[in-house]
Amino acid sequence: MSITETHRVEHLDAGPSFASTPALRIAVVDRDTGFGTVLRRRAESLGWQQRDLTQVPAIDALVSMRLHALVIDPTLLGPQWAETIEYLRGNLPEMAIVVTTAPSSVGQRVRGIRAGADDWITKPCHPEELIARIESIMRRRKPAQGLTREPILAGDLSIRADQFQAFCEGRSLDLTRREFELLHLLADNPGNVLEREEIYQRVWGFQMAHGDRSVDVFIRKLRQKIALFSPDWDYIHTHFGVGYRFSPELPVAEKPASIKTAPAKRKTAKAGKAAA
Amino acid sequence: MSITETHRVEHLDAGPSFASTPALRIAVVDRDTGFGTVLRRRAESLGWQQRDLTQVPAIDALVSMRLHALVIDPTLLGPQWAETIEYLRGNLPEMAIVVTTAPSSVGQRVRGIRAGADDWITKPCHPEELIARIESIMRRRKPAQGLTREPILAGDLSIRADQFQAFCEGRSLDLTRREFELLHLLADNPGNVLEREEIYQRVWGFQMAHGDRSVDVFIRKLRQKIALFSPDWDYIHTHFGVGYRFSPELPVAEKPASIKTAPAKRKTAKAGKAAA
DNA sequence: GGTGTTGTTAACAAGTCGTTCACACCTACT
DNA sequence: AGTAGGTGTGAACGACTTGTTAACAACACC
Repeated sequence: MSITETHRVEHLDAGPSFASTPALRIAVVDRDTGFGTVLRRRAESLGWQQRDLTQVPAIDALVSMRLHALVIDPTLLGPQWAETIEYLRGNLPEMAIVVTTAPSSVGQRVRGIRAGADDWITKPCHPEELIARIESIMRRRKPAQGLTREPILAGDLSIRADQFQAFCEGRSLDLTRREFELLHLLADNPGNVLEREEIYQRVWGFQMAHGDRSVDVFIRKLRQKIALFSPDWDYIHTHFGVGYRFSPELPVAEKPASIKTAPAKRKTAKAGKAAA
Repeated sequence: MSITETHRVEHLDAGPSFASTPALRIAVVDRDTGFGTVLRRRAESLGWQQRDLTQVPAIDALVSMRLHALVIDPTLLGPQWAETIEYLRGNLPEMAIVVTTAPSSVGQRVRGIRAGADDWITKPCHPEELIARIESIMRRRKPAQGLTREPILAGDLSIRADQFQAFCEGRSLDLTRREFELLHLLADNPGNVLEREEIYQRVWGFQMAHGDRSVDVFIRKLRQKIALFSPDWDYIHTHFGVGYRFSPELPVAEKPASIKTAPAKRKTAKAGKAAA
């Protein structure tokens, strides 16, 4: 079932795992309480809240219920059922309206859907299908904005996904897109060591070729640009043979006790450079 | 809290004024061309464009078709039909996917809907119902995130959604519809960088085909028209590799050559560049 | 049917950025 | 300590992105 093993670069931060619909509030309007009972069992196992009604409440009451979806049998609405649906749709444009009926004619279904129903299901109907259809309707209003674009604060930096840019005291670090994505990925997993392979796969989007040094080069560019604005912190730490770890730290004074991972003085490298 | 704003903003896509669905592009993938023929009669009378196919095209081809809806019989997709639907949904999140089959099991329907189908209709099916259901799905599409209808003041410009036009000191910039919608979108997210893909999707309503330069061309037209009336401001800023950002700024012409490109770094020492 | 407007597509020019290479330096291990 | 391989650094080339223009197609209006 491994359709895509692309680790999404998104959603790295908090979100609980299930991508399915979070928790919905629904109401079932029907004479037959049996169907409501069966549905409730499944709905509540999903964390949904269900309310069983025997008639359609007034608009004000409906509004205060803040329903995500209303499941309704139009026979309860009398001859003006279509107008009622139209009225509901007009006043609660965000709420899903799902009609469930005994076998009906094409004309009725078309009329109901045109009046504003989001779906029309013929009873008897399996609860699971009803739930799936409600989820499908709910899904339609999500996908516009997917990413969590929360600013990340680390040391003197603020990393803003909505700007594709990092800032230090309000000044832009002037990162390119790849540089930013790399920093964003690292900063989204503070304290974690990320292997080069994983970094490459999640930022570049495909598998790293053997001997590819792109990650190293970009780490260097990042360190350089960051140091221009925030030289007092160490943000990106190298783990030899493994990868890199993001963690804003104020460099400690030389301590012999400090173990290997701390790359104490790298500045000496610059000294001998002039000859070249 | 979905009920706060009762006034829905007509999504930019097309729609002149009538509440019913404007003109949709749909494709029917089926072995039985008869159904497509019957449907076409009705669809074209509504001004819809219909395309009959006997197999699912590649994603690139689908993208360039800019379909609003795809009507498909999963028996054409082979045993991996659910995965295919999932794939389509992932790559064309805005396109409606309507499945039409011979009588099916609850399990199949749930699977298909969970995989991303917006509706599952059992054949034989009346064309009118199919059309009504597609319209219903399309109706759901808009609320994603409406733009403000309040006038936006930015620099010397005032952008009025109620007039579909922008003004500078009372004079109309004479923007076309698309030009205005692009400007409106940008100006409604001041300071934020919007990716081309997102811009295209929200202004044009479709997923951007690879290599499409429409956004760039319209950005240029916008800049040109704006500069005619308000040459002292920079409104639209390019973010290389990402997209555009709206933010009225007075250019810093006074600075001789210091802060413009890359400040203070010898990076400017690029070979032939400095001479110019 | 003609005309003007609007949107799309193609092509070229000008820049920018990403990859690669070479080499210096460092770590870990024998 | 010596060595092999991993990492830091700088520069150059090439691929890609963007600006710009113009021709073309689609559409509404007269």
